[in-house]
Amino acid sequence: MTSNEDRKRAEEEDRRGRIVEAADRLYYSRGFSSVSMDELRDEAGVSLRRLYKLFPSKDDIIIATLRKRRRVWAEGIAEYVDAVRSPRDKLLAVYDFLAGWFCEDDFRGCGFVNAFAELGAVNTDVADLVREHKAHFQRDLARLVEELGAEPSLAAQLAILAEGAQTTAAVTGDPGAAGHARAAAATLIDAALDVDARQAA
Amino acid sequence: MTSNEDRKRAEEEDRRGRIVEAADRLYYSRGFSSVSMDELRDEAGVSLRRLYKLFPSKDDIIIATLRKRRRVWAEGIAEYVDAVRSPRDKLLAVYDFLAGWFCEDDFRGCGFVNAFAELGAVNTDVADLVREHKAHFQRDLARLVEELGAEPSLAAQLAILAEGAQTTAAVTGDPGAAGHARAAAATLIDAALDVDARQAA
DNA sequence: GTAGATCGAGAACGATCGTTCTCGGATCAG
DNA sequence: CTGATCCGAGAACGATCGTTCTCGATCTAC
Repeated sequence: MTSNEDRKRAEEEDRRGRIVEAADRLYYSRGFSSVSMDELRDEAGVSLRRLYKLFPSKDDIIIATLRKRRRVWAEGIAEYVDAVRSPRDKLLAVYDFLAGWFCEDDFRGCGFVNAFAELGAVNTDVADLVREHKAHFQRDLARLVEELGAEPSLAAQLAILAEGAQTTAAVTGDPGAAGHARAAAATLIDAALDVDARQAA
Repeated sequence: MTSNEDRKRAEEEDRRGRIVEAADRLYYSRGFSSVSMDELRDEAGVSLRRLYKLFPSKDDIIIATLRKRRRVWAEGIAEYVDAVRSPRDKLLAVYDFLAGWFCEDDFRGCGFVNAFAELGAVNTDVADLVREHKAHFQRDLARLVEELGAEPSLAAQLAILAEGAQTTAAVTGDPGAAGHARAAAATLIDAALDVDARQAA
């Protein structure tokens, strides 16, 4: 009996996952308000009834897609950052991750920034989630910058580069923005270390 | 008779301007799809009938607001860039302009990026206009970088900084992003000039 | 002054949206 | 097998949207 309930729970979780994936595909590629629930139902291959049983409202699905996207971002970044040793390489790995992402054919900028632009002013939950995500990213950079032994403002500069690369790549369609951001980051890192060394002397 | 027609033409242009200003206020602060034509009518203080006589559709108003915003951006940038002499100062003036903008209480990021995020995938005219605007900005930077005598890739890096500063300031609400971007820009400019000087030697 | 154009206010229209409800069939427990 | 429960397909609902139309008032030209 319990195993039966477990199976149901797993099935439900599986379907939730498929719905969120379908929703993210549609929302990310076309925006939130231009995708109807009917369209999401078709893409996810579930009935409207089940859709609303698993997610009480469209806003809940939107939040779920952003949460999923947050996990995917964290894993993607970690894959690149954990692959190298030095704090400097780890910081630069961020832009290597971006370079790979920008080359995907469905790339359309930062999903969080897009969500913030479209819904941030009218949906507090979305705005908060986006703010949290960006703050988390900046904290990650700040930690690496601290390990590197550079001033904290370097982290803010590197975050701005990553942010600008995403927007630039999205609008111009040129994945090369990642390379430019990486080169700029390397210059800034080295300059920050030079300054620190000079101040120590 | 002709003067009468001129007066009418001027009145019409005046009203078009007020409508675009009202629309830009609403669209920029809350997004495009969440502002109805009824709301715009109230904000602009005109009748729905006149609204549709002056602009055949909501999409036309959206495009008009973006065109207006493009002019305002160009004038704002020029005000800062033209005030200083050297190419280096002119490049840095861009971030001073951003710093002032970020401090306005209604600042909510780059209106073009927001438009691209919300409508770019479903409205070709919007996407094209945003792309054009960003390309124009990058050309302006490239011209200054050339005057400076640095490699062209510096312009791409500076554009990414400006882009990232806007997004970061919008999401975090911290106007300090402009200062960080400016400091990074100064470092990148000086590094580029050092490299060029070293290569020339 | 008056016919005709023009206008504002807002009702009306048709489409679309998010959400709920209906109903006939499948599923499951006992 | 049987009664109850759950489900999918899609109709239905109420709200909202972009857009057009109505109608009575106002203005204009002569």
